[in-house]
Amino acid sequence: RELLNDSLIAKSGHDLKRQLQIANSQGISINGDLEDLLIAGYLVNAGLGDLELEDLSISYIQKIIPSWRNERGKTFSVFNLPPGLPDDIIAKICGARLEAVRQLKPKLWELMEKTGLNKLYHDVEKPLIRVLYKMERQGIKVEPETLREFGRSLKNRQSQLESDIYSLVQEEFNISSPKQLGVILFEKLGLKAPKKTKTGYSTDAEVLESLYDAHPVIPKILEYRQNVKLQSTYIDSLIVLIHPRSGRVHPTFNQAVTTTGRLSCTDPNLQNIPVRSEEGRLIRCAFVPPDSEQRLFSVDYSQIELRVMAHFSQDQAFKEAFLRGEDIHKFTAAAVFGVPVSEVSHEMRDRAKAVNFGIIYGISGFGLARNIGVSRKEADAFIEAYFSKYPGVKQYGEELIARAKQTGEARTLLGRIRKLPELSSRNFTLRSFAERMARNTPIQGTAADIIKKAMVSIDNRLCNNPELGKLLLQVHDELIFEVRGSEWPILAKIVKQEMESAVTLDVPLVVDFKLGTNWGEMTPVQLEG
DNA sequence: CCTGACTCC
DNA sequence: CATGGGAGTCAGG
Repeated sequence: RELLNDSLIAKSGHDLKRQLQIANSQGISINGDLEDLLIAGYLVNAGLGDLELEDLSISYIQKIIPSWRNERGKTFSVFNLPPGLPDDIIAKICGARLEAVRQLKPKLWELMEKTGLNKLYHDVEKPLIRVLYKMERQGIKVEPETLREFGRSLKNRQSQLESDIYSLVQEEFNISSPKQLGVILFEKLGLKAPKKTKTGYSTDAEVLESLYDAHPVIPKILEYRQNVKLQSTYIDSLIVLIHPRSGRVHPTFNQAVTTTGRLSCTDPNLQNIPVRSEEGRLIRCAFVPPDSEQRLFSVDYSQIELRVMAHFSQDQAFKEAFLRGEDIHKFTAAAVFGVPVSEVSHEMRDRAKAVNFGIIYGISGFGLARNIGVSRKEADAFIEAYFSKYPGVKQYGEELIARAKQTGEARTLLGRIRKLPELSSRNFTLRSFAERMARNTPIQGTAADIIKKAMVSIDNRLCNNPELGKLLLQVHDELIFEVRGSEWPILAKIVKQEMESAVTLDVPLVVDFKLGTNWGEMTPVQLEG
């Protein structure tokens, strides 16, 4: 315990955030530098897939760590070994793991050094481990009764929809089975199947929306599906995850999953709680601050990915739009459609927005056409007009791919690496995927770098003064805090300062604030002056 | 255990 | 020739 507490002694291990949680549950705090092989392995090769100690050991020191397996050959996690396992076996497994840590550490640190990842590790990922640990331990309060009540109304609607659907198709079947639904729609009712999957007819939302008016059962099926999803994922499962003592859900933020450097979130995934649909948004209303004095406070980066693209591409027009504080989608629409900004219609803006996002993802005319519901030819024309207005963006995309082909990897602003060996594949599809990743990863990944760096700085500002507010969640371009309602402007100033100056780009970084008594009803707020 | 469906940025 | 990036969870099969 003394050693673990000693802040002058660095701690090496694998998945140290987990170790912090386990130690904390035993009333032990672990201080000192964290040298985490999981994070190092992730930075060295994020695309590797499994980064368990066993996997790193095979890849980097060519050693197999002994493990205990069940009858079917499945390995037990060391954190969940079967009860009654003899001590000498446990000792053998743990000893081998410790030895693997000892040998892996210099290997991985050397690889980080060689590939220029040291700074990213030390300045961002390492301090972020403790930030995420605190967020997980803090959790966010959820009102189970709000969820249950919404669940009851969903259940009623559900039975209504079921009987409507059965009577419309004159048959009872499992609406949740895409296989059975396909047979009903495309054989019994004789609707024309617009596309197929590997295993049969596709019945996804895109297909059903294209058939919206073709039969009165279609809208009911769409609503049924939305209902089932809300009920199973966002009501039933969420209630189970409320901790009985804290009244909160305590998600796990995974720092070593995504290929681009983003975080991911599980148990529950609070990065995909519904927000777009009115019904779905009701789920958010169950997420609340701990008492009536406090509020939830959200701060999100405005258009961070497009700003990153403006910076990297150095496109004059694109940069100017942000420097002048324009609405970027409106500005793009005006440029592409050749009208003044004041005459841009909603539809023009929506289409320009789709092109802006499409560009980030490595768009094709085909994909854009499908997305905004125009012909392939029209979509091609949009893209051409876009590139003629933003020639720097076009050139940047081409340069990115050329550069990535030379090095076999894509890099972000802070030097995060994604290996892309498929860039030299002779298979067109594989190569095209890699090319889109080469375009997208520097943008998505740089945005991830920026918010991670901001989280670390914010934590530094708040840690000596926890009454200012508590960071609860990160949703890719957004941070959510608990704050004493009357004091949100103090928190806002700190968070704004740290988020907007996390890095310096050639265009400004801008954040927006929202405040509310629950996560579903947040109102935009601004600092005075 | 995989697939296809839905949810998010 | 196939066709926008990154995730997680669920039910069905």
